[in-house]
Amino acid sequence: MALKLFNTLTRTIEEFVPLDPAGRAVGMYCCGPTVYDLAHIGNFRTFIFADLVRRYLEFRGYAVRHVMNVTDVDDKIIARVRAAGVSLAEFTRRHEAAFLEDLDVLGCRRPHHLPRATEHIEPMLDLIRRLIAHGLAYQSADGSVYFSIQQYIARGHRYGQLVRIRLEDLRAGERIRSDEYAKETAADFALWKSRAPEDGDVFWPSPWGEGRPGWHIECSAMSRQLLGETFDLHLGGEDLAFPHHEDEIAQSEGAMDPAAPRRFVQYWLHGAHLLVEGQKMAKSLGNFFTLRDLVARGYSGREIRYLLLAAHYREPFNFTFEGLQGARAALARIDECIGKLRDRAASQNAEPDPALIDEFTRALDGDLNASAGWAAVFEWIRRQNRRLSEESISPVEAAAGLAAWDRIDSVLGIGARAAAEAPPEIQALLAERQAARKNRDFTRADALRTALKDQGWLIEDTPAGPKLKRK
RNA sequence: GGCGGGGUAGCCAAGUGGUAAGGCAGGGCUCUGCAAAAGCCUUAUGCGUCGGUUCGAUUCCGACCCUCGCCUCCA
Repeated sequence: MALKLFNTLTRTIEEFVPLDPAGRAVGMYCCGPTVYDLAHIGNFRTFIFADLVRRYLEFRGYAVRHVMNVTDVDDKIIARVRAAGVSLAEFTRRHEAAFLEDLDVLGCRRPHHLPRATEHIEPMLDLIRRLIAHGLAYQSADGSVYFSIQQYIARGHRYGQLVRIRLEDLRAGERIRSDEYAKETAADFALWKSRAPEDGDVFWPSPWGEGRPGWHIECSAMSRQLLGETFDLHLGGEDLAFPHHEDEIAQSEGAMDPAAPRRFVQYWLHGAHLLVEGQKMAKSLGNFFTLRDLVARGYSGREIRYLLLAAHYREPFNFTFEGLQGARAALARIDECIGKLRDRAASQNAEPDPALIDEFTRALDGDLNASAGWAAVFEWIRRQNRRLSEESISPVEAAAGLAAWDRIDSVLGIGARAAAEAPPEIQALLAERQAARKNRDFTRADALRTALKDQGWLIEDTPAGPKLKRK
């Protein structure tokens, strides 16, 4: 069995083979946030997808080096900084911190490296120098430096590897921006933007005058620095495939030694977008949600994570509040079963039961089919429940099941909530109710049940006696 | 206009040239003093429409309808 992934570069599902001759180390880059505002749940679908890829590779035994850039300089940021009257660093650090907190809430493992664009100006300048030396970039009259797609193609490179496009088909000129006047060809893109008055104090010196980097260059420069000239995996949302990722390829492959060309990235993975109630998320439609909006409505990070992980990453997914409710119920079912297994296993330890792990692995090996993975989980839950209710499961078997679940959950990352321990006064009320029931004083027993409920504790009368559960 | 995804039960969502995973909701049952909770069982002759290929298609091909996205900052 081997992991297979859909590679946007070839539009086929390919077996994943890392560049590392030892077959162990994996370099993975995911385009991160532009830190000008809170990220929304659509953004987080992509980052949870990246987390799934990383966790699954680790589950499969690979040593992953996970890099996610933080774009902390761009047009929107500069506009916000000016409006807020704070420094660029102050503004972007605040939003970066909020983003990382949100990642934590969603149970995402933090990337090993979170390089900031503003701290990698020098590697970017270096890359631009190389491109100019290779004749692939030019400085325009206004001082900005552009990448020349014509020259790139003339030197035998292919532009349009990720998206089948013909340059003539691009709707050039539909929206002409002031800083694009100086380009030779509409599809050329900025590597270095010359300083403009509205940039305020956001600029850096360069061999081509003061200015700031273009957007695409940061990913090429930082991935090169942290992962090398060529690496295994590059992920992002599907909207980034063109032009952003295409331009990254152009810059990175164009900067390589022409005598020793290599493929910049081996596997490109793109996550599909999130719809909300069947529509694109837009502030004007009132269906625009940040993670914090959902948390404020009482939903937990793991519920949101579960929901966003429920569908296959390459399919558009429809986010609904009904779906979130469903996530809550589904997770409760998992928690319930895991809790019972824990009770049964007591302090036993055992090797993981391979049945669940095998089924789950088969599912995820197929281009990360998380839906099929969940199906394996729930079928296993049903089997466990059946045996628990028959009381035909031994402590060792329960422990083996738990060990298997822990392995699976290292990928899913939802944990399993431990049942809360009730305080003594609550336990006392429960004992009182039991006494009343024994005396067949059901009026009193029911009153105590209601009292407990009002204090947030539900009673579950099981054949083994009553249990308390936090509401 | 160019390019690329989707349309599967009340809702969400996998999947396959051989007769439809899973979750939620619904229904039945077990347990219970009654409930609740929990658990078990159950729920699409059908996979946008119309043609075609085939012994057989939801799965392949063609046309059409609807829908989403990219081509411009965008997860």
